Amino acid sequence: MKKMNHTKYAILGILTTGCNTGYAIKQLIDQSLNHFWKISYGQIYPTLKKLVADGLATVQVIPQEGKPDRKEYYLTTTGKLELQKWLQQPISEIPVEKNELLLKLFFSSHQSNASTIQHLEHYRDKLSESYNTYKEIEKMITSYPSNENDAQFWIFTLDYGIRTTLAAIEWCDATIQEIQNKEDLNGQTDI
Amino acid sequence: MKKMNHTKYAILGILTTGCNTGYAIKQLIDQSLNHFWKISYGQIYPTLKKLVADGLATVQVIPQEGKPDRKEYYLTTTGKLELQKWLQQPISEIPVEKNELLLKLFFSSHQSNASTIQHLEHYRDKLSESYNTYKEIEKMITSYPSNENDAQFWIFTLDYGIRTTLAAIEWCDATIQEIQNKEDLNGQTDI
DNA sequence: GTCTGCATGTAAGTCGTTACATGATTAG
DNA sequence: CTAATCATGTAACGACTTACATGCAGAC
Repeated sequence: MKKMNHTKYAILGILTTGCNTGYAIKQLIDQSLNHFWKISYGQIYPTLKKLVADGLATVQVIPQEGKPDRKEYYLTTTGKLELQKWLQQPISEIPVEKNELLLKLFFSSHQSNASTIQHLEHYRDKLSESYNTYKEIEKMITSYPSNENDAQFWIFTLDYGIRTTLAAIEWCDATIQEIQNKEDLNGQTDI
Repeated sequence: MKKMNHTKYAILGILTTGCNTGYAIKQLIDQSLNHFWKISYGQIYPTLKKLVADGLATVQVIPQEGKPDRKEYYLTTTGKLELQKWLQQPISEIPVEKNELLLKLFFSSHQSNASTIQHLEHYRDKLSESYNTYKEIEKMITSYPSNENDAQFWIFTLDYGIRTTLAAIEWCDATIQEIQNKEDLNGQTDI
């Protein structure tokens, strides 16, 4: 079984949204796809080059003063078809994120409860931050509907982040509680 | 900023649970850490070798008939300290999982609603499967408490999976509903 | 004056998977 | 007779990040 490389399609898709340069693609990903997709310039520029080589996109070099030439990329008909073909293919697997907090929690019998709780609290704070960011982005998209067709789907993906993040925050609180309850119980029996 | 490699610590931690061979480590990960950590033999065996080279573990070769020599690994005192040191280090980042479904959803204006809904339903089914698996593992751990100290923390990590998966399932249902509502509305105005 | 934004790109290195090789035993 | 389980390991490849190189414009 061979593994599909979705990065190519991520870029193919973004080229339909009005982001036409490598720099703009990076920006859009960092702003709007941030919670489920990341990418670095080290991938973007070579991939764009390859899209052109494969006939999925064309380049238009726009000379600029004081800056490197701006290269605008546009999908060809083949490129659009390739994107649609990929969109229709079924999703292979639910992703497994490597989660450092859960890994540490898994081995937390080798650590003090105080330390474990600290990790959980720290994690909850980070999740809250993410939650707030999602809410702000959501507000931005709803108030400035640049492209109505896309906007709705963008909100959907954000909503995924919001719901799962909320669930994770609740889990943090519940877990902290349980560890503290156990601690109190041990304290009583020790006396 | 350098990136930490947590795989080493995952193995270090598992060696404290009574899994002493590369094979057993792989099994434990596939069964119990499956929803937040994956690892292949191509990583396990070289890492075990390196642990010994670095003085964090020792090997004991047990000859077997008809099978390759069984190599049992045990943590040294240095190894245990290394694990504890890592446990106390704060978590760097909340992980970002690349999510193929969300990526496709993000670009779903280039696809029929029927196709999008199919993806969502498929995803929901996969999530339900995961949910059931988590519940079964939870039952197993609670009914056969092999190691009470560890068991509690293992349940916590499972609970994380259960809660976030449930939230994701609810999101699937809600999103499918919204797409269908929109579709119905368009249908009416078209007539 | 220094930092951020714009804008491109490459090379080296890390991390991780997949495919292969070996081979006996046991269950279906 | 075939598949799974036990059990080890490596080589090649792929995906991705980080660090580097370049350089102007405008804000503070």
